[in-house]
Amino acid sequence: MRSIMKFSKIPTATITRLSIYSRYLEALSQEGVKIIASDKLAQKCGINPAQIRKDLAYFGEFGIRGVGYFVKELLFEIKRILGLNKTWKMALVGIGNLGSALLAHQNFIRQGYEFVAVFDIDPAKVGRRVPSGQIIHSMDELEQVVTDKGVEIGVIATPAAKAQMAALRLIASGVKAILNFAPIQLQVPEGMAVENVDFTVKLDNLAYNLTMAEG
Amino acid sequence: MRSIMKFSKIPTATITRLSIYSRYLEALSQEGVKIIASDKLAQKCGINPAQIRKDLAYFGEFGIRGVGYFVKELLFEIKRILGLNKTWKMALVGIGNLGSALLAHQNFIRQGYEFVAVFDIDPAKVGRRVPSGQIIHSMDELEQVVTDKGVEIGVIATPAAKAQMAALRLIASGVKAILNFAPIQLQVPEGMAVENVDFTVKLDNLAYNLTMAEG
DNA sequence: ACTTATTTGTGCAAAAATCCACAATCAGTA
DNA sequence: TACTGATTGTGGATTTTTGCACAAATAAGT
Repeated sequence: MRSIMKFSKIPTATITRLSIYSRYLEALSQEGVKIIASDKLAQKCGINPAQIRKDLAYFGEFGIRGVGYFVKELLFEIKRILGLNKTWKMALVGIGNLGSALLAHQNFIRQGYEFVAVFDIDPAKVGRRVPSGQIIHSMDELEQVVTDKGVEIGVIATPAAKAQMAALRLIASGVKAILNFAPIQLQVPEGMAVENVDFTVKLDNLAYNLTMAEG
Repeated sequence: MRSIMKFSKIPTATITRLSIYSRYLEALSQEGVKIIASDKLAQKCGINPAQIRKDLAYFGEFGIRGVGYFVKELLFEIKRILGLNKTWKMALVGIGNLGSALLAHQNFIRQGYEFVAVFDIDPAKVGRRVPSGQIIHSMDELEQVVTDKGVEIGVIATPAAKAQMAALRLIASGVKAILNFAPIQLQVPEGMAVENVDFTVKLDNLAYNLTMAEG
């Protein structure tokens, strides 16, 4: 009942904000803070407090009027909503500088994600073990390994020219979501979830802001 | 003020899309394509064609009815709008895995951005030269170097715990825009331009989508 | 039990963003 | 010159998102 009905109408922005809330709640939890009000959380996140309450209202009532939210409880609920009450299996394609950085960051990724397979096209890298322990597979093995290990999320850290092909092969192997670091708009079938992480676009935004501010 | 007034009404999403258009126009230009229609460009970018035309309409009339847009001309105009007709000076704080990856990517960053200074807190790294040539400065030198070199954009690639301090020191040294890779919402004075690059948030979005899709 | 001080949850209005539909315009051709 | 086919530029309707403002609810104090 809770699932299908209203959920397609929930803004992407809401989900993004939930993720940000969860990050702060995690910090608060570790600091030992028991209760937080939407005003306080809003200030920390740079968001309107009503927005926070409305975001949460899509999914239920988690607060106590006159008091606020129990930090641990709200964190648990948000994680449940986001689907972080399990560990998602990821595959990484492209072990260049960026890919290596991602693997190194792996320990810092909040609980909920795990690289279960890594791939590179460079024969010199294939067979070697990355610092986080995984053995680098050849691209030839992609379909096999991704299928066998039940990879759910594909992470593309290849050059732009190789990204589309990597995406198609991941999708053909059963991956349903892709995190794309290559500076290109992937062409994927309807219903595939794709998120782009693209700092050149962000830089352009900054350049525009600076230009406007001066001129 | 008049130009700010006029331009401040332009959606951030529009600027982001302009950046994406410019990327494709660049590719088209290199392929030798002379003319492109909004329909074609829209398809490539996964965007509504009317949206493209409206985005451009904020800044002028760049197309020819019945024909389309001259690729090189439109690219030039968009770059001018974004402020990419100059080279922006950037400073990088934090030369860990991610920072190193960014420096290595430097050659791939589209013309318009340059790291003129890099900093790290680790004494073992200070004084060493990164592969792209810059010498790693101590954090003690940050204010001095950033000011002297006229850095315009600060790039933060430190752990979350060090990011806020790095931001404040960059700002105090005259930086007007920050590209933040640390998973934290920076608290900055009014009017500062901050863009966050945060793949954990994107991952959470994917996890949510997958969870919803399954029910 | 009643009052007070809070803070949530939410109806609704305002603002923003998107997209449709078509008039306006242009190149090519007869 | 007039006609045809194509594509832009844009008014305005539609959809989406945001945020105000207040009723509803709660804890604590008297």
